[in-house]
Amino acid sequence: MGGSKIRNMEEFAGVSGISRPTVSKYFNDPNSVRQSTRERIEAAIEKYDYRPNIFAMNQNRQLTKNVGIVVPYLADPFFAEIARNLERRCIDAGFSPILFSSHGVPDYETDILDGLRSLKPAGVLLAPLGRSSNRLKIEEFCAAVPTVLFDSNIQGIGEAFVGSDNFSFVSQTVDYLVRTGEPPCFFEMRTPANPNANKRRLAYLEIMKKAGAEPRIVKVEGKDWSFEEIGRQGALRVLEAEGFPGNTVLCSNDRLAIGLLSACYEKGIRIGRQEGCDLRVASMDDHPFSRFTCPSLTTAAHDYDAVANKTFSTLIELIEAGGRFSKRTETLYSARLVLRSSA
Amino acid sequence: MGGSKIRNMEEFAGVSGISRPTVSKYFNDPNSVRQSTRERIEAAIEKYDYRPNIFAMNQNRQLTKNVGIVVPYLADPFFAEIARNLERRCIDAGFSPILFSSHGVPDYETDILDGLRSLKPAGVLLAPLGRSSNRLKIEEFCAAVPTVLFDSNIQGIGEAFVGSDNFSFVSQTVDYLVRTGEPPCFFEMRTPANPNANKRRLAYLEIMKKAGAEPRIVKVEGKDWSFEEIGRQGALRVLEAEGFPGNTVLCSNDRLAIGLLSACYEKGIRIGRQEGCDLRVASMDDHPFSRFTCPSLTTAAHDYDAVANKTFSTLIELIEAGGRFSKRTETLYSARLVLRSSA
DNA sequence: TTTAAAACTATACGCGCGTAAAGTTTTTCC
DNA sequence: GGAAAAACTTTACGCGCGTATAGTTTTAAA
Repeated sequence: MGGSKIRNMEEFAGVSGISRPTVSKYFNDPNSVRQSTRERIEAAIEKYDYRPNIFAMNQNRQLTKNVGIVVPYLADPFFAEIARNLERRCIDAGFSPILFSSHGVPDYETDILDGLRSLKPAGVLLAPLGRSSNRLKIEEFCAAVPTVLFDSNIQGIGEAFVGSDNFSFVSQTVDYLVRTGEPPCFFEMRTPANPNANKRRLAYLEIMKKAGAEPRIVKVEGKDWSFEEIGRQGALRVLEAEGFPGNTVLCSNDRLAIGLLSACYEKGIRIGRQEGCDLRVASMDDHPFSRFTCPSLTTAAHDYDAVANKTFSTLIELIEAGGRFSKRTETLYSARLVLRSSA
Repeated sequence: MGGSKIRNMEEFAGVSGISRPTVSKYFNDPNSVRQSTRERIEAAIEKYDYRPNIFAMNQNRQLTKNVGIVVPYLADPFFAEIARNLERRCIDAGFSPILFSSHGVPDYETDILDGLRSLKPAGVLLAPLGRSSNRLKIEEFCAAVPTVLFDSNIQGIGEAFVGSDNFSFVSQTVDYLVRTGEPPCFFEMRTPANPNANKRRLAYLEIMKKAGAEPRIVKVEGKDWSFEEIGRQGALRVLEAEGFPGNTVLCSNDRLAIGLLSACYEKGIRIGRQEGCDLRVASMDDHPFSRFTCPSLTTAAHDYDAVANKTFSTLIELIEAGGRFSKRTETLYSARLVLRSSA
């Protein structure tokens, strides 16, 4: 409030009574100066509202305090939530998060990575598009910038991966469905964009085999990120033709399920586990909207917090280790079954 | 591909056969140099994969090519979509968009604006939180940085506002409902975070008065951004008590409506305009998920494209005008009625 | 062809800060 | 109290680029 117009660190050092190199040291790490000096500097910051010039700061640092956060599709509330978690953790740890969305387009993804390099980030948290990603470009990027992959794994790329254990998602839902009724068929896209979808299909096949039940996969067309619409159109087509095999459906993810539920409602198919229902529907992800579907969706929940925490702490370790791990690590979190009304 | 390790603009100027000041000029505006020089420079860029250091560039420019995009709540797909539109337009126009979400927290909003100032952005596109925003801080910010407000208007702040004409949203939905059935009651939060909600209530009162019908407002509790949950809990309470007045409900926004529909489903209330239904429900916003509710939601749609286009073009004009307009302008777009099954 | 305007080159300085080196003061610890 | 260690000050240079100036070349117009 009081004073004003501090033009640079030189002037600020003057009014705060501390030498410029020490002030500089403070801004790079407040803990690196004596407590008493820190207090004097912080008092002066308060008084003169001074902030160092970001551009000048970052120009001469080989590594900035920037952290890139890249998600495949921000209009999906699932990723918006994860991004929010990660953002906050970055800020609390003194980093500057910069958020990007690939919007489902591989070219955007590589453009983002290109742009990110010139920001000299201390590290990057990347949830790649998956199948459609330009593997080479991402590999190149990860070789140049300390990167932790999350949500979507790409074998061998990045210093570490943090995500969910797809097998547990499928096993928990299938087990529950079998225990309380019939084994489910599996509802998914023919060419899923996300590698998790493939893992889930394989898990389904394996688990059904173990249970001695015959796996039945219902594939629907569509290959962009409008999953609800794809699920809806696909389900309508199925319902207008032969219908679902059996009375139980496990969807590959909640967004497809939302579309499926919408189609079923339109066609008068009653969903649920109670008496008088035609179909049980379960799914995976615990999408923020899945508790508001009609009926509310039985699903397998990600451990949001654990994934966000681990992703971030792994990046911090990576940065402190100088940007390289001796061995690439993969951390997977199990699903938590969420029982609602749809199955 | 070919060459390599160009360290700075000096070296790049050397290999491209153009003087450094001209190269610098090119990077600040490719059209400011002769066509032939431009081609030579661009050939060299291609060949040596050179990019100027962002930090050094921005340090000495009084104005950068950065554009801040600030939305109140990114986990709301509505804002995610708008942000996506705006982002793309920025990139296509040669700007660097930087996306921020206030996550519904006023303190985050002011923090974001604080941080944004040090990025020396050419301009900012700001959708404020609304009622809960720190008016003073935003005013201060807008006085310092060329800012166009969108979605949520704050009287007198920012150089321009672009948004939707709330009156038309209400009038179109109410007119339709009255024309095809009964006048609706109005379902909203008691203390809505967003100023649009207030405008919609006022519009409802006025339009009902004109129609000679008695306005009936149903208010529900809750004050954060978890609108679906608020709508759901509120509707459950209403249904467990006296029920809705009349057989028609107009929700203040789609997210509340999603919660309401979920509550109705649970309580066995049949929604729709057909024979045998108990309640008609309409809403406003055309939220990306509103076509997948059960039943699909009759709503009033924003003109996404028009709002994004106008918001962005206004900012461009503002920047070209030197950051100030002689008069603050407000542009409002009318709603487009979207008839679905819920009413 | 002449001529002025436009675009370029060469040179130079400054931006705000990181950071190194050498010397000085303060703190810590026995 | 005296030592070393820690933290500080002073001085100085460099980062990569914006940008101003003056002089030269190219282009477009007459």
